[in-house]
Amino acid sequence: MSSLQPVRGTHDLLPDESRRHRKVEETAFAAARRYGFGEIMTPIFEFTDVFARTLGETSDVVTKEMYTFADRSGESITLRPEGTAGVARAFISGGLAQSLPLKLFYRGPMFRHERPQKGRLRQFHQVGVELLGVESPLADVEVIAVAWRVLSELGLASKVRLEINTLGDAESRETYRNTLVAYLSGFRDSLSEDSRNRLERNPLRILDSKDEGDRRIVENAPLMTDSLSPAAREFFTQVTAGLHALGIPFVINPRLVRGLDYYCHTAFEFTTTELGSQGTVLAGGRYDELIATMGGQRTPGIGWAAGVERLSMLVGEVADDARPVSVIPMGDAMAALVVAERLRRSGRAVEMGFSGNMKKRMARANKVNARFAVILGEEESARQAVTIRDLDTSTQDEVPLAQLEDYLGRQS
RNA sequence: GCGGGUGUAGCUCAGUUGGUUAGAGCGCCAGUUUGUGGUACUGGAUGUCGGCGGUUCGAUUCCGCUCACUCGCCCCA
Repeated sequence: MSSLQPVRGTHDLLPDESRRHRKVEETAFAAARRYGFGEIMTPIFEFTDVFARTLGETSDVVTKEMYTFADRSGESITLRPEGTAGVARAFISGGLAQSLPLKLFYRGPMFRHERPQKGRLRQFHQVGVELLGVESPLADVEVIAVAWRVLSELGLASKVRLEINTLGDAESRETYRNTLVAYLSGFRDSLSEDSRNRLERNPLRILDSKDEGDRRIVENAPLMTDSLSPAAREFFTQVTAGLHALGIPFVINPRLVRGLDYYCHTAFEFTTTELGSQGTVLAGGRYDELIATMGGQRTPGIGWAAGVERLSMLVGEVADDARPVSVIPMGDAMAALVVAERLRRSGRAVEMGFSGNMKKRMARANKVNARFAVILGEEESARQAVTIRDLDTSTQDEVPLAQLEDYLGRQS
C-alpha cells in the first residue's frame, strides 16, 4: 500500500464538496439555534472508558469498531465513534447540572473502523443535538422538530421518512426483552446465524433483521407495545400527539430499535431510499439512564445525530453565491494588488491572477464566475481611472479610481 | 468481519480473442485575435492500462495475492 494514499475510509474534501458539508452543518446549526441550542465542542478523543461504559460493552461499535490506542503515558484513548458520550462526560465533569435544562448542538468528525461503503466512512462527520434535564415528552417532540426543520431547510422533506417507536422505560424494556427471547428461543434453529448470536447479546435487533427466514419468524413475534407499562404508553402517546400538533409526518414502526444500549422510550429515524443500504440519515432517541450510568446524577436526556456525508449526498450541488471581482493589471501589477486589496477591505471577494496576458486573465475571470473585471490599463492609469467590464452583459465603462467601490455598489 | 462486482489520461469511458507507437469525449495548454472572456476553428501535452508476484519468447490483456472503490450482509449517522 502506498503511503501516499489516504487511509482507507478517509477522504479529502475539495472546495465543491466542502461547501456542501458546510451548508449542511450551517443549516443544522442555524436551525438548532432558533430552538435555543448552543454549540458545544468536546475533544475528538476521550478515555476509552467513556465510550465503553456508555455505548454498552457488547455493542458492535465498542467491541470491534473503535480506534483505540495507548497514548505515550499508557492511557487507553479512543477516537470518538459518536457524539453523545462525550457530551454526557462534559456534562458531568463540567458541573453542567447547574444549568438545566441544557440544549447543546455539536458537529465534527467521528471515527469507526468499519468496512467502507458509499455513505459509510471510517472518518465521517456528524451534527447532532442533545437536550438534557427534561423528563417531559414535549422535549422529545421539540428535538424531533429541530431535526425535521433541518431536513426541511436542506430541501429534503420529500426525500426522507420519519419512523418512530418506543423502547419503553427500563422496566418495560426488561419485560419485553424476556418475552421476546422466550418467543424467539422456540425458533432458535430456524434463525439465521447472525440472529442466533444476537439472541443473548441484543435480541431487539433481531426485529429488524433483513434475513427472509428471520422476518417470517419476527412477523408473529410479540411487540414492545404489549409489554409497555401504562406510564410508558402514555409517554409515547404524548410524543405522537405532539408531532401531530406540529404537523410533522411520521409512521410508527414497532420494530424500530437502536443499536446503542443507552436508549429508552422514544426512538426515531429519518431514512431515505436514495442512498442504498446506508439509508439512515438522522437518528436518535431518549437516554434517561445514560448520565447515571456514567456516574453522574440521574439526568434525563434526548438527542439525535445526523450523518453529514449522507445528507450532503442528498443535498446535491450548492452554488457558491459570492461572485468575485477579477482585477486585471495590464502594466503595474503592484498598483493592481493595491486596488485588489482595497476592494477586499471593502468586503468584496476579489480574484487576481499572478501572471498571464489580458486574454488569459479574462478567461480566468470567466472561469471563476466573476461578475466584473476591473481592468487597470496604462491609458486609464494616466487618467486615474480603470475600466470595469460587466462580464454578464459584455459592456464596459471607464470609472475614476476614486469611485470604484461606488460604481460596483451601484451595479450589483 | 463475510460474500459479489469494478480498477485504462485530471474526469467519464472505449479497446487490446497476449504481440512492435493504448484511444475518444470533456478538461488542460498554445494559437487564430501583440488591451478583452464565455462560442467557433487549428494544433499540443498527459498514462509505470491500481500495486506486487506468477505463467509466457512476449502480459495492460491469462492466473494468484494485495490495495482502493462499489453492491449486498453486518453495523450504523
